[in-house]
Amino acid sequence: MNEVAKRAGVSIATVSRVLNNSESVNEETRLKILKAIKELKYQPSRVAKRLRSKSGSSNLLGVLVPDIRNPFYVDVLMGIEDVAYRNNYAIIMCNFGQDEKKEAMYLDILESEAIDGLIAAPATEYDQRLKKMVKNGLPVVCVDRGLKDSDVDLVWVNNEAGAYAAVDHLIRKGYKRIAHIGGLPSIPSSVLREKGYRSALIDHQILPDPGLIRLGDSTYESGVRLASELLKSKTPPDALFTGNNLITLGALETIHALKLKIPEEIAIIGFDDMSWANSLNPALTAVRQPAFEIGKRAGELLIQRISDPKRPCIQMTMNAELMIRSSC
Amino acid sequence: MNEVAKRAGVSIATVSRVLNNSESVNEETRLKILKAIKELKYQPSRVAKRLRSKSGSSNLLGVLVPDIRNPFYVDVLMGIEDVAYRNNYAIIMCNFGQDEKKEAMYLDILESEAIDGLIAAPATEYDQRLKKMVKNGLPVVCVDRGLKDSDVDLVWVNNEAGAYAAVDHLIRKGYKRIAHIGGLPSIPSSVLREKGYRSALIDHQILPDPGLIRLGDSTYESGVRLASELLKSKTPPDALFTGNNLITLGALETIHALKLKIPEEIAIIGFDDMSWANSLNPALTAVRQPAFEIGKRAGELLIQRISDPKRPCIQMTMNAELMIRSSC
DNA sequence: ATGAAAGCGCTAACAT
DNA sequence: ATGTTAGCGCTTTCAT
Repeated sequence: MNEVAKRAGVSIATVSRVLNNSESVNEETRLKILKAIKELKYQPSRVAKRLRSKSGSSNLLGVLVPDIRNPFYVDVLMGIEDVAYRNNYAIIMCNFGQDEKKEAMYLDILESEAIDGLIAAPATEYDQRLKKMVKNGLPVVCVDRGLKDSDVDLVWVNNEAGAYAAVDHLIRKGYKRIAHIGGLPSIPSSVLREKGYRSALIDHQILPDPGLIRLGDSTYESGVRLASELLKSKTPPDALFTGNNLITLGALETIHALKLKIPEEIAIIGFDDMSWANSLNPALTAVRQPAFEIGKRAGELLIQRISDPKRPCIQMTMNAELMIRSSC
Repeated sequence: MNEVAKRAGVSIATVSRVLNNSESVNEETRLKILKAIKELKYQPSRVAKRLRSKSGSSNLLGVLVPDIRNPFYVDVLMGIEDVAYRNNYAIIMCNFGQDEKKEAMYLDILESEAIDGLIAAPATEYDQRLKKMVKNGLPVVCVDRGLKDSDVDLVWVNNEAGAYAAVDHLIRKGYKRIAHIGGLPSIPSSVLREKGYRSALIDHQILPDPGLIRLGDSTYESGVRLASELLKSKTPPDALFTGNNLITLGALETIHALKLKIPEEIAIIGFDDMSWANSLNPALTAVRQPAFEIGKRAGELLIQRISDPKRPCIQMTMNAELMIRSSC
């Protein structure tokens, strides 16, 4: 920057001004400076800028997700990245593997990096560390999972309605013994989805059978294991409603290993669609969250909030759509 | 930091010293400072540190990947993240979607962020922008794809041998008309995999049939489309060797849409395994790249290189293992 | 319209 | 063993 100033015969202050195309700068000197910048291939240091101007212009965002292996989150990430890139924001990726300790450490790092804002799917609704950061003024928008009693935007889907639609569909198709493999109860969406499952049953005068409900830890392995328990029992279900992407895939592994026919011997609907649902055999019926859109909206909300920190909080609930294909 | 110094009754220099646990600091004052840090919940600014000490200790890494939707890259990313996290490095994620312009802009950002090092799967082997950064002294390790005439470490698999093994297996199983759906010829691994495919055919006295080789753009859609062209032709193949994860999934969609039986009517082996290969029906036979391991090794090499910039370059070629399951 | 200078939070000589 | 101080590259008053 010094060199640019020298070459253009001005002070660094003026260079800074044209860089932030702010205030009044003589068109002539502006051109001179621009030329010098080109010639020297000068690139401003985002680090120095960040250090200087405490907030709102450091062009750095944090993204905190529980499991990047879950295709849902990679699509959300893609949505975020799309708007971040367009707005010249870089992204620090924090994958905490649903480990609260790791999450806390990442939050420390993010704070220490002086990010402008954060998009997070927190481990729980009661995340103290995160709530404190919000209170301290960090712009945060949550995706997929909210943050109780905190001033944050939230973009998610109607989990309960989505689950309800899936189970309702199963019932109307004539399935009687519909099992549910859920995720960690500490994750809000797990609870909501189970609730939708129960409501649908009850609305059809079916008493939820505790033996048909298994809660795991939201992983692929839990899907494999719990589906196996369910399907090998004396009174196995005739349909499965699985609580997320990874669980669905795990359950599918078990179903195929047991050589069960879908949907004749066992129907299955998963929460979370996958872009390659048609590559499964049979094509998977699933509750689709508009993941890319969720990420995109979250990104937009965050950028808004950064420039206007006191705008009231918004909760965007998107529709979870049942994509009926062949697995039920 | 100022406050910590005040509270502990020392100068900020001493605080800095215990923070970097360097040099000789009186144990007594050390304890005092540590106590003050605890009490004030002081967290050092990584930004200021980065600004100050030009290189090697900013604790920031860049990761540049072509397509985060490809499960292979997310596993690589997990491997990188694993070692980065352990070493207190944050990661700036750059997903360039095989778009060279976007890649160049991300490289600009990374440079401007003063990263300590970069792990990249560059768009092409001839990436000028990246080569310049290497020349300028940025520690870089490449994954999956190399960088011609440049001083970088490289971690990848033996693509040609992996492809060869897959096609060889197909031939031994008795398949006669083995088609190949490849990826972008500008990507080195695409070329290498096609080469392996051809070698295997030739070694078995089969003349590669140009009509059975289709090159796309490495996407899911290309898999759908090219598989459709191949399978609907007058003289369709009896086996498919697909060039990457996404292509495989796309081809699978077409196969199922056409209600072709695997492997009786059409066998398929994909390059790139997936953690849920068993969830496909039938379970997919695939050439497995140890993706997590690749990421981990790359991360380790990068950290080494950061602390010792002149250590000679290493090329780590891992084995691509044929995972025989039921699709051929 | 432009320049001078202070300072963001830290590290690394150099002094003591 | 510890303190003083000069920057790192930028933004932003305050002068001019």
